Amino acid sequence: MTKADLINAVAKTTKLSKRAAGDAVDATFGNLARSIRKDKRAQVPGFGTFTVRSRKARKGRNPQTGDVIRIKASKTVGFKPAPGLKKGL
Amino acid sequence: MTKADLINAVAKTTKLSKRAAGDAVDATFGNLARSIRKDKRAQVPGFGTFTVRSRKARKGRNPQTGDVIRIKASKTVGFKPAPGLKKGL
DNA sequence: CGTTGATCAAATCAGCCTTGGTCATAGTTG
DNA sequence: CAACTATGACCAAGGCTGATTTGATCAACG
Repeated sequence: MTKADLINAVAKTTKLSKRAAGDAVDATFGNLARSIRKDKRAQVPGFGTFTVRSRKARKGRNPQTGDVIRIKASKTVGFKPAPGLKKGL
Repeated sequence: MTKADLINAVAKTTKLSKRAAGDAVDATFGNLARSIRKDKRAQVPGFGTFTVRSRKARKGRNPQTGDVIRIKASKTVGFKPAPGLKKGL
Protein backbone atom coordinates (compact mmCIF):
# COMPACT_ATOMS: atom_id res chain seq x y z
CA MET A 1 0.00 0.00 0.00
CA THR A 2 3.04 2.18 -0.15
CA LYS A 3 2.07 3.69 -3.42
CA ALA A 4 -1.51 4.30 -2.35
CA ASP A 5 -0.25 5.97 0.80
CA LEU A 6 2.08 8.08 -1.25
CA ILE A 7 -0.71 9.14 -3.55
CA ASN A 8 -2.96 9.99 -0.64
CA ALA A 9 -0.24 12.08 0.95
CA VAL A 10 0.53 13.84 -2.30
CA ALA A 11 -3.14 14.46 -2.96
CA LYS A 12 -3.49 15.97 0.47
CA THR A 13 -0.43 18.19 0.25
CA THR A 14 -1.13 19.38 -3.25
CA LYS A 15 -4.92 19.63 -2.95
CA LEU A 16 -5.23 17.49 -6.03
CA SER A 17 -7.64 14.66 -6.59
CA LYS A 18 -6.30 11.18 -5.98
CA ARG A 19 -6.58 10.58 -9.67
CA ALA A 20 -4.43 13.58 -10.52
CA ALA A 21 -2.01 12.83 -7.71
CA GLY A 22 -1.64 9.28 -8.96
CA ASP A 23 -0.90 10.52 -12.44
CA ALA A 24 1.65 12.93 -11.04
CA VAL A 25 3.41 10.21 -9.05
CA ASP A 26 3.46 7.88 -12.03
CA ALA A 27 4.75 10.65 -14.24
CA THR A 28 7.42 11.48 -11.69
CA PHE A 29 8.88 8.00 -11.52
CA GLY A 30 8.34 7.34 -15.17
CA ASN A 31 10.31 10.38 -16.16
CA LEU A 32 12.87 9.70 -13.47
CA ALA A 33 13.44 6.27 -14.96
CA ARG A 34 13.74 7.80 -18.39
CA SER A 35 16.26 10.27 -17.10
CA ILE A 36 18.31 7.50 -15.54
CA ARG A 37 18.40 5.56 -18.79
CA LYS A 38 19.26 8.58 -20.84
CA ASP A 39 21.81 10.39 -18.69
CA LYS A 40 22.99 7.45 -16.60
CA ARG A 41 22.29 9.70 -13.65
CA ALA A 42 19.37 11.41 -11.98
CA GLN A 43 19.66 13.83 -9.15
CA VAL A 44 16.91 14.67 -6.70
CA PRO A 45 17.95 17.50 -4.40
CA GLY A 46 17.56 16.69 -0.74
CA PHE A 47 16.75 13.08 -1.54
CA GLY A 48 19.55 11.39 -3.36
CA THR A 49 21.16 10.49 -6.65
CA PHE A 50 20.52 7.55 -8.92
CA THR A 51 23.39 6.28 -11.03
CA VAL A 52 23.77 3.46 -13.51
CA ARG A 53 26.50 1.16 -12.27
CA SER A 54 28.33 -1.55 -14.19
CA ARG A 55 28.75 -4.95 -12.60
CA LYS A 56 31.58 -7.06 -13.87
CA ALA A 57 31.21 -10.76 -14.49
CA ARG A 58 31.69 -12.79 -11.36
CA LYS A 59 31.45 -16.33 -10.07
CA GLY A 60 28.40 -17.06 -8.03
CA ARG A 61 26.62 -20.02 -6.64
CA ASN A 62 23.18 -21.44 -7.14
CA PRO A 63 21.76 -21.32 -3.61
CA GLN A 64 19.44 -24.21 -4.34
CA THR A 65 21.84 -26.72 -5.83
CA GLY A 66 25.14 -25.33 -4.61
CA ASP A 67 26.56 -25.35 -8.08
CA VAL A 68 29.09 -22.71 -9.00
CA ILE A 69 27.75 -20.57 -11.82
CA ARG A 70 29.06 -17.77 -13.97
CA ILE A 71 27.33 -14.47 -13.43
CA LYS A 72 27.45 -12.33 -16.51
CA ALA A 73 28.35 -8.66 -16.35
CA SER A 74 25.30 -6.49 -15.97
CA LYS A 75 24.14 -3.05 -15.06
CA THR A 76 22.24 -1.91 -12.03
CA VAL A 77 20.87 1.28 -10.68
CA GLY A 78 22.61 2.53 -7.60
CA PHE A 79 21.30 5.04 -5.14
CA LYS A 80 23.33 7.47 -3.08
CA PRO A 81 21.22 9.10 -0.40
CA ALA A 82 21.57 12.82 0.15
CA PRO A 83 22.81 13.87 3.61
CA GLY A 84 19.39 15.29 4.40
CA LEU A 85 17.74 11.93 3.83
CA LYS A 86 20.03 10.12 6.21
CA LYS A 87 19.27 12.49 9.02
CA GLY A 88 17.13 10.76 11.58
CA LEU A 89 16.93 7.22 10.34
CA MET B 1 18.36 20.79 -14.27
CA THR B 2 17.23 17.32 -13.43
CA LYS B 3 14.50 18.49 -11.15
CA ALA B 4 13.35 21.20 -13.53
CA ASP B 5 13.22 18.66 -16.33
CA LEU B 6 11.26 16.33 -14.14
CA ILE B 7 8.79 19.06 -13.25
CA ASN B 8 8.37 20.05 -16.87
CA ALA B 9 7.72 16.47 -17.86
CA VAL B 10 5.27 15.96 -15.02
CA ALA B 11 3.51 19.20 -15.82
CA LYS B 12 3.16 18.13 -19.41
CA THR B 13 1.88 14.64 -18.66
CA THR B 14 -0.52 15.73 -15.96
CA LYS B 15 -1.65 18.98 -17.59
CA LEU B 16 -0.78 20.78 -14.38
CA SER B 17 0.96 24.11 -14.05
CA LYS B 18 4.67 23.98 -13.37
CA ARG B 19 3.96 25.37 -9.96
CA ALA B 20 1.55 22.58 -9.12
CA ALA B 21 3.79 19.97 -10.72
CA GLY B 22 6.70 21.20 -8.64
CA ASP B 23 4.65 20.92 -5.50
CA ALA B 24 3.61 17.43 -6.49
CA VAL B 25 7.19 16.32 -7.09
CA ASP B 26 8.32 17.79 -3.80
CA ALA B 27 5.42 16.16 -2.01
CA THR B 28 6.21 12.87 -3.65
CA PHE B 29 9.81 12.72 -2.48
CA GLY B 30 9.02 14.30 0.85
CA ASN B 31 6.45 11.69 1.65
CA LEU B 32 8.63 8.97 0.23
CA ALA B 33 11.39 10.01 2.61
CA ARG B 34 8.93 10.03 5.46
CA SER B 35 7.77 6.57 4.53
CA ILE B 36 11.34 5.29 4.47
CA ARG B 37 12.02 6.70 7.93
CA LYS B 38 8.82 5.35 9.34
CA ASP B 39 8.57 1.90 7.82
CA LYS B 40 12.23 1.34 6.98
CA ARG B 41 11.01 0.45 3.54
CA ALA B 42 9.26 2.07 0.64
CA GLN B 43 8.14 0.25 -2.43
CA VAL B 44 7.47 1.86 -5.77
CA PRO B 45 5.97 -0.62 -8.22
CA GLY B 46 7.83 -0.76 -11.49
CA PHE B 47 10.63 1.37 -10.14
CA GLY B 48 12.24 -0.19 -7.13
CA THR B 49 12.37 -0.55 -3.39
CA PHE B 50 14.08 1.64 -0.83
CA THR B 51 15.26 0.01 2.37
CA VAL B 52 17.07 1.26 5.43
CA ARG B 53 20.27 -0.70 5.75
CA SER B 54 22.52 -1.01 8.75
CA ARG B 55 26.21 -0.63 8.17
CA LYS B 56 28.41 -2.42 10.62
CA ALA B 57 31.47 -0.78 12.09
CA ARG B 58 34.44 -1.24 9.85
CA LYS B 59 38.04 -0.27 9.40
CA GLY B 60 38.63 2.32 6.77
CA ARG B 61 41.38 4.55 5.59
CA ASN B 62 41.69 8.25 5.19
CA PRO B 63 42.50 8.55 1.49
CA GLN B 64 44.30 11.82 2.06
CA THR B 65 46.60 10.87 4.90
CA GLY B 66 46.55 7.11 4.52
CA ASP B 67 45.77 6.69 8.19
CA VAL B 68 43.68 3.73 9.22
CA ILE B 69 40.48 4.93 10.83
CA ARG B 70 37.58 3.33 12.60
CA ILE B 71 34.30 3.76 10.82
CA LYS B 72 31.37 3.67 13.18
CA ALA B 73 28.25 1.68 12.41
CA SER B 74 25.69 3.75 10.59
CA LYS B 75 22.55 3.54 8.57
CA THR B 76 22.05 4.18 4.90
CA VAL B 77 19.26 3.97 2.43
CA GLY B 78 19.63 1.20 -0.07
CA PHE B 79 17.85 0.87 -3.36
CA LYS B 80 16.89 -2.29 -5.17
CA PRO B 81 15.79 -1.59 -8.72
CA ALA B 82 12.70 -3.35 -10.04
CA PRO B 83 13.26 -5.62 -13.05
CA GLY B 84 11.35 -3.20 -15.22
CA LEU B 85 13.76 -0.41 -14.42
CA LYS B 86 16.80 -2.44 -15.40
CA LYS B 87 15.38 -3.21 -18.80
CA GLY B 88 17.27 -1.29 -21.41
CA LEU B 89 20.03 0.34 -19.46
C1' DC C 1 -8.00 -12.14 -11.89
C1' DG C 2 -3.19 -11.27 -13.71
C1' DT C 3 1.09 -9.61 -12.86
C1' DT C 4 4.66 -8.06 -10.16
C1' DG C 5 7.89 -8.34 -6.37
C1' DA C 6 9.59 -10.26 -1.72
C1' DT C 7 11.46 -14.08 0.37
C1' DC C 8 14.89 -17.81 1.43
C1' DA C 9 18.85 -20.70 1.15
C1' DA C 10 25.17 -20.41 0.77
C1' DA C 11 29.25 -18.59 -0.81
C1' DT C 12 32.14 -15.26 -3.30
C1' DC C 13 34.70 -11.34 -4.88
C1' DA C 14 33.52 -6.73 -6.77
C1' DG C 15 33.17 -2.33 -5.52
C1' DC C 16 31.58 0.51 -1.85
C1' DC C 17 33.12 3.47 1.64
C1' DT C 18 36.02 6.44 4.28
C1' DT C 19 38.07 12.50 4.29
C1' DG C 20 37.72 17.04 2.78
C1' DG C 21 38.90 20.89 -0.28
C1' DT C 22 37.63 22.52 -4.63
C1' DC C 23 34.78 22.98 -8.61
C1' DA C 24 30.68 22.79 -11.20
C1' DT C 25 26.06 22.53 -11.54
C1' DA C 26 21.35 22.89 -9.73
C1' DG C 27 18.00 25.54 -7.10
C1' DT C 28 16.23 29.62 -5.44
C1' DT C 29 15.11 34.28 -4.99
C1' DG C 30 14.55 39.16 -5.92
C1' DC D 1 15.77 36.31 -16.02
C1' DA D 2 20.32 36.82 -13.89
C1' DA D 3 23.02 36.50 -9.97
C1' DC D 4 23.81 34.22 -5.78
C1' DT D 5 23.74 30.16 -2.68
C1' DA D 6 23.75 25.62 -1.76
C1' DT D 7 24.29 21.12 -2.88
C1' DG D 8 26.83 17.27 -4.71
C1' DA D 9 30.76 15.30 -7.64
C1' DC D 10 35.42 14.45 -7.75
C1' DC D 11 39.91 12.38 -6.34
C1' DA D 12 43.27 9.60 -3.81
C1' DA D 13 44.14 3.76 -1.69
C1' DG D 14 42.89 -0.25 0.41
C1' DG D 15 40.06 -3.43 3.45
C1' DC D 16 36.19 -5.92 4.15
C1' DT D 17 31.13 -5.74 3.75
C1' DG D 18 27.21 -7.08 1.31
C1' DA D 19 25.01 -7.47 -3.20
C1' DT D 20 24.20 -11.13 -6.14
C1' DT D 21 22.88 -15.63 -8.10
C1' DT D 22 18.00 -19.62 -8.85
C1' DG D 23 13.32 -20.48 -8.52
C1' DA D 24 9.18 -21.65 -6.27
C1' DT D 25 5.76 -19.80 -3.30
C1' DC D 26 3.09 -16.15 -1.15
C1' DA D 27 1.37 -11.70 -0.87
C1' DA D 28 -0.20 -7.71 -2.66
C1' DC D 29 -0.84 -4.26 -6.26
C1' DG D 30 -3.43 -2.88 -10.44
